[in-house]
Amino acid sequence: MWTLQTPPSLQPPYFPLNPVAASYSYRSISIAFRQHYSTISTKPTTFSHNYNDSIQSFCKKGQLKEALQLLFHEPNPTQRTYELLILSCSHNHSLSHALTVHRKLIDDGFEQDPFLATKLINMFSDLDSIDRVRQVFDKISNRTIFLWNAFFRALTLAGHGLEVLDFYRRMNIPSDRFTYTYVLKACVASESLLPKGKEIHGHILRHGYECHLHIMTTLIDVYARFGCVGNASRVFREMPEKNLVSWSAMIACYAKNGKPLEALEVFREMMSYDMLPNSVTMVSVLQACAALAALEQGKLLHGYILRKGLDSILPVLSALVIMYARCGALELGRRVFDQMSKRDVVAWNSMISSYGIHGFGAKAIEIFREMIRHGVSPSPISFVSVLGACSHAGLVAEGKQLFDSMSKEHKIYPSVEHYACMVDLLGRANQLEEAATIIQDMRIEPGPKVWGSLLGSCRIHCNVELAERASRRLFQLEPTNAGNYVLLADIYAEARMWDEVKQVRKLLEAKGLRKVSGCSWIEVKRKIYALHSVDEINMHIEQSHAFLLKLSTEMKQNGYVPDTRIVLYDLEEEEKERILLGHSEKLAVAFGLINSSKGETIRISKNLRLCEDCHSFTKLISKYTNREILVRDINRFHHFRDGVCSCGDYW
DNA sequence: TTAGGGTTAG
Repeated sequence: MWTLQTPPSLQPPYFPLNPVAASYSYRSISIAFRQHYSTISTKPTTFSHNYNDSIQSFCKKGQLKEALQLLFHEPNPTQRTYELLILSCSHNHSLSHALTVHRKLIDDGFEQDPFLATKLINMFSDLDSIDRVRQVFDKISNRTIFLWNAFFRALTLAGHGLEVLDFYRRMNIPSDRFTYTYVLKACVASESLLPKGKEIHGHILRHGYECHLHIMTTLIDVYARFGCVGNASRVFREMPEKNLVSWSAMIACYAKNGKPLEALEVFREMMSYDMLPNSVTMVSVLQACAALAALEQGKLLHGYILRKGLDSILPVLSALVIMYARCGALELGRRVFDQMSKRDVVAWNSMISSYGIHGFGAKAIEIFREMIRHGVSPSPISFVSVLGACSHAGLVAEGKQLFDSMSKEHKIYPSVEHYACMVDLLGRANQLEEAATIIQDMRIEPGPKVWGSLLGSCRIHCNVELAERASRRLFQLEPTNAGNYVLLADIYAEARMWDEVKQVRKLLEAKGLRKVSGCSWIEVKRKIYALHSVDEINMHIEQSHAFLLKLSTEMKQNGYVPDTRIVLYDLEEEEKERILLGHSEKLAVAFGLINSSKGETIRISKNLRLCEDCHSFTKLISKYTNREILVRDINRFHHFRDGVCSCGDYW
């Protein structure tokens, strides 16, 4: 045992915690300690005082400042003491304290300790200080697998996935099962890394980890993020073992990649194995219901959420708000929102965007302002939501004012998404030149979203010249996005420029691209049906098609004039009309009318934007059949009642 | 010592 005497010149509390000021002082203190202890006897005595225990105890109680003060009175801090100090710095989220601990740890000769270096890497990663993570890693000569894994985790979290892959290639010790989860996640850093992800998938199989649940779940997630639903599904199906997390990952994969029906199918399958969903599963399943406008399914899920007590979990509640709003039951979504005991920015954003897609721009702005009054700071997504709401409602002046306030009042600097909203807002309102000027004056590189918004507006207002300008840029930026070519062809077709339409179609074919086919979903008696524009096999479609032909004839007698301008082929009028009648949303309307009782509201969801002909057709149908018809397209809601649409023909 | 799935927009 040591006899410990506090040096007389260093009575606590003394230690400055400012890292810059501290760097000199601590070194002096260290020297003072060494000099002091060189003079005292090493002979054990009966009296002892262990500061290590006290420091550790302070750390465990979260009293970091007190722990640090004692640290400078302890001549031999142990590895455990430093471990707890490092953890405590992470919990306190204090970079200045972290730097103090790091310096003292070096002074005490622990710089080469791989265990503490691993902890330091985790700490600096938690404190978003990636440069210090690199510093710690560089210093260590004996790099353990723990150290490598912590380093990979930190780099991936900081968005430096490419660097992870580079280090992974140069790693001089064997990977373990943890390494693969980090390295796989690193591949998500860039779209171009899919081949790398597949290569690592190969390494995993070669090392016999094909049955490892954590790694396989990460693989499902990584393939999902690349949009490779087939690969994700194969990994999932070929696994001998599944648990709630892997089932949930597969459901989320489908829900996120435009396959909501498949998401519900996997959910049903999961339930058939008596695997009970948790809040994470529920969020994905609610998203799938929202995508399908499957209100009855959604209500069943809400019942389950209440029974299982999942109704205090914020993400679940936000997902419920969105689900109801996207199923056309905005008021039910509002009720969930009103009953929330606390609301984070995501909950507020959910309500803002819900009003937005229903065309209630002023209401969306009101909720946005209420959020600020409640002391919740808007996020970048709040602005995307509220600007989008302005756009749908044609609130140009309000949108401009909000866009202005972003940087001035909220210190949020516009990203491409915000510029895309502004271009959309102005473009829809036929202020195309001003929209083009916004792009010209942008301080950041206008990405495909911005040019896409301009092209979309050119489509609404049939501006060929500007459309050609926007599409030239878009074809460079997104050479494989078929939607852009189709939009330009639409514009040419409307302008009766058939040679140009042919050229664009040839370009599309030469690139081997295919137009995304239209698909509408409708729920009938809690069962969801998908109707595709080109589906000729499905019996439901045939029945609906026959009914549609009959309806169309009757509608023509009541003033319906098919809008054949949007057909991309130079055909006879009759042929064009036939093509128009094959649109998935018309088939879904007919299917809904056949399979529901009088007075029942028809709810349809569509994967693309509603076309002009379907819009005017559905308006007339709602009057002719005296039905309310809700159609949600990729952008917003259309509430058809008595021959009028809630969008006011502005979409 | 370390790891897997979920919220809002476009």
